[in-house]
Amino acid sequence: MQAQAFSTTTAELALAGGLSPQGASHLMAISTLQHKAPGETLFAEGDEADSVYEVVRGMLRLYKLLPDGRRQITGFLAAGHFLGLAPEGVCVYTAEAITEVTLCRYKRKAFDHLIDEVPGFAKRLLAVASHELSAAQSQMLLLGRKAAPEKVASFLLMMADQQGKDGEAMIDIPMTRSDIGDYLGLTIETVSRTLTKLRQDGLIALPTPDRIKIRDRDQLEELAEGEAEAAL
Amino acid sequence: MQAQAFSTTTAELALAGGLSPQGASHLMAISTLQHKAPGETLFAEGDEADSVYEVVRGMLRLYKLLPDGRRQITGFLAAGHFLGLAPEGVCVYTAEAITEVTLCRYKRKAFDHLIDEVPGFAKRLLAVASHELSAAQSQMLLLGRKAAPEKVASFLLMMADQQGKDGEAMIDIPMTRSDIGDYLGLTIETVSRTLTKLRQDGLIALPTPDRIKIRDRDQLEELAEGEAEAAL
DNA sequence: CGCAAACTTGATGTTGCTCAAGCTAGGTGG
DNA sequence: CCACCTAGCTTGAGCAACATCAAGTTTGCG
Repeated sequence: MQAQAFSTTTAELALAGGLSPQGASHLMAISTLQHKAPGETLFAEGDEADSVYEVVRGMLRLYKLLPDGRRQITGFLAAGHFLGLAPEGVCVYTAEAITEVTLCRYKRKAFDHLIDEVPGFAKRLLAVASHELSAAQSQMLLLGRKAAPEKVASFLLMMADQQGKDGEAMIDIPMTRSDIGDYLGLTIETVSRTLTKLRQDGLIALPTPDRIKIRDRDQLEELAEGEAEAAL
Repeated sequence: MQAQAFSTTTAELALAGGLSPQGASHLMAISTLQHKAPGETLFAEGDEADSVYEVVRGMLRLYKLLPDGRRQITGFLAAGHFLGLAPEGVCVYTAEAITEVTLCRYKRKAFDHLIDEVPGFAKRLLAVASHELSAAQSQMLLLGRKAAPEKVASFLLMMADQQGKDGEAMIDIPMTRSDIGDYLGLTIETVSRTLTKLRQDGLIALPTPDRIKIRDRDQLEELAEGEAEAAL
């Protein structure tokens, strides 16, 4: 059962998908599965970057800190995402488990070798990196120019997308209000108040703090794009 | 926010540097030089991404807009940087010339072909993309968690780095206060007031609006990293 | 010389932060 | 089984940082 679980998981790795059978098997050869409990650190900002990871199950937070403790979460990573492609051999952010997390770990050196050996592999990674860059730019727009309700609405829609929900759907929120605040450049109080307001206005429902139901996706989308007329 | 400029000695183009002579010549074969006057648009958000560019001379601004006109500048690009590696064939930001700009343009299709053909090319692009991603994450920290004086100090140091100035140096500021504000998530008035305050405190001098002299780099660095005790 | 664009400065306003309670739910031990 | 404890969440009151609105100033250019 364990062996079966292993092979199934590995075959589902996004990284392996789209590669030749040989390429995929090379990749598997240098991979090991890892597990982290909530709150555990994968690596910290400034650590030597000796591994590349892919999230198999669960959710991570990536963040940077200022010396006085102010934190900016740069992303929440769900299954299928990579991390550790550090430019200069040094991690530029900290990675921590939010939920129970399963990871596929590749040794950096072997991984680098594969980039040269396996046709199409570098191109694939380039596409992934470009996509992340684009997401980072959208996040800059959010952080620099959106108001609190627009930020929260954007976050909720992002979570819905990530979970493949597209109508009026129930979303799981595995992270705390503190995580959400540090992702959106807000305080926990502002996040909480804004969610309350969205509930009062009928855009969402909040059965529990970690489950949110989207009740009016159209209005939420308008709000997220800054097209809402007033109020809030 | 970008990788520091590559030196563009023999081959003139950063992209060609580090490649085999054959690779470099292939690259040259598909490139054309372009020129833009200040304020001209290279491409706009939503355009089809049919070209990849490298900045040869001058400075560009990249930005995203909200429907109501709010603008977030995601980066200022100086010589040696690329743009146009769009993930889905659609530009995700607008690119405009700030100064007179000279560019090297590569047709997308030919460029993609080279990625497969020239050894080490994809890896090189991957390194560039990783570096930009890292810069984007630093900018998120700035936008989400730094106060106005910290943002402005960070910007000044970034400009100094970009121009290779490392002591107390005179910096050229080719962009307007409006550009700076839209890059830092501030208004022009706040940028102006903050610069005035930095001048009053002796950290900088402002001989003209577009030239700034760094007078106390240490304090500026402390400020940029949020380590300054108080005041401002 | 006059105009326009960019910048600076001042007065006032608002958003979101800080500080301060209370509330809720899940986990633990009696 | 229940009472307690704690971490996380919500709510309220007051405040500060930055935005907005409104003049003025400077500079480059026709």
